[in-house]
Amino acid sequence: MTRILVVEDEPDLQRVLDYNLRQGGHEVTVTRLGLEGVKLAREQRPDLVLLDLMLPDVAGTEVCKQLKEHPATRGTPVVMLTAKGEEIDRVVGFELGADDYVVKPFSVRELLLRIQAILRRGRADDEELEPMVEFGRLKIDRGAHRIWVEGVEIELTALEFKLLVTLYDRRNRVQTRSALLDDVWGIQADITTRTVDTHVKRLREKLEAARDYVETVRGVGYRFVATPEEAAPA
Amino acid sequence: MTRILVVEDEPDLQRVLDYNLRQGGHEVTVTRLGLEGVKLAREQRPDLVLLDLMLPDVAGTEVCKQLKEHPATRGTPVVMLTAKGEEIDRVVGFELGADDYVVKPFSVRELLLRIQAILRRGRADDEELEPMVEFGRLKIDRGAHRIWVEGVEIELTALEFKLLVTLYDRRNRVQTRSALLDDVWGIQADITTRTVDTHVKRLREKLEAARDYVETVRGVGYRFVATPEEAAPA
DNA sequence: GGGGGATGTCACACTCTCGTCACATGATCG
DNA sequence: CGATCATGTGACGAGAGTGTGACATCCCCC
Repeated sequence: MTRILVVEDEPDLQRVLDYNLRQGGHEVTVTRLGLEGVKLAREQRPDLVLLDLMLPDVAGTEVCKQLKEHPATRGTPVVMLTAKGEEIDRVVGFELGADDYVVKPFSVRELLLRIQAILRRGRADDEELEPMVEFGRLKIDRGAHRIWVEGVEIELTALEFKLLVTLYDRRNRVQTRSALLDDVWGIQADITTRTVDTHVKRLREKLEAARDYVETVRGVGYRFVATPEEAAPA
Repeated sequence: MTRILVVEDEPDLQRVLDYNLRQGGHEVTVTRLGLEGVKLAREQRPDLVLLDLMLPDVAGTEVCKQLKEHPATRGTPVVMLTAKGEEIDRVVGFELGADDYVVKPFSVRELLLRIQAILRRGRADDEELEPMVEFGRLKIDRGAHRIWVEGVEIELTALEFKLLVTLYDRRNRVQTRSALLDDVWGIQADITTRTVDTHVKRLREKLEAARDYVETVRGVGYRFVATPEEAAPA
């Protein structure tokens, strides 16, 4: 049984999330106020916090910061709900340390799936599986937003990190540029698909020795591949 | 070209949706009755169903449930249209399995964005159903866009891959050149049917040991056969 | 207010793909 | 056995798809 705290002021969304998370076997607490959220989080120690960026009383960023500052709630994963154009970079970046974010408008079903994924990771944490993913010469710490290539830490921007993780999560499957735009930039980003190319290029530059993990599939999109040089058939 | 089934009884909304979806390049079928919608969905296999929660004959939730129960329509994404205060909670998420919902009154632009996003993702889900196909000496990974012949990976262009998969999906049935043009190249084929020959040739070249899977049926077209060696002459 | 990093966009070069043609080969039928 | 049509093959040029560097803009931090 996992406990989830939802900090969200839209009644419709409140109901949908509440109902479905309960249906999924979680214990749910809902509040519409940020400060109340911080207080509840400290008292109840939920396993995950769903946090709207835009709240009636205080900014979601502030809530997130307070959660990450207080020892009781520091380890709790936070998923932010953001509108387009809001300060996504700060949210996911090192400053606030949210574990994931979803850009509004989003598919509710997708959000629920994502929450489950994060909770799975969390549980794995308790055992001995990895919140830290190691993959050949690449190591990813999703929580801390850090990566290493052959043991050397590489600094990525928030976008680059999100792009890498998105590719990694669907590894061995081609991702079209539009699919990447949806997942990384959000569904209502009116952005050229060429932008993806540019960021892939920047990502590869920084990955250096691990650049071959990101493969181009001409005419289709990009693919994160398990074994760059040696195409190992199962 | 994607097909969208609209189940909606308000004439005004019908018109707006029909117009805008067509404008967005979709093929649209409209019905005002839920049961009719279920029937149409099974017959036409649309790529997405837009479903009003409040219908004259049966509840939208019931329609949704039936769609998700029947194997022919289980994989089809459903977007629910609801009024504020209607039982949104049960609709989305995992109980009824609708992929997303929109609350009336909604912005058409937002609805279109959601539909596009779901369609992009929906295709990916289809691939997930059977990601890896093994067939004699041939192995196809649709999700990754990769194939192996006797364990060795073969690089195909996007077109060649699509041609192979199309032939495979209709295996043991002859495909005329124009049928292949429609399925692989798209409806707007101002292309010589001879082009098919050339690409079949290129495909065979790359398939090497597996080249005999693609059979020529003289005077008709091509066929992907199960058992290359025993091509029984009539 | 200035500096610097992050991000989106554009233009250009280059590679590869793909459609088409011309010709070779092979099959079918009288 | 030859005529004729269907298919296989190779070559070529146009065009699309992609990588790359440069630039403008925005925002944060000092």
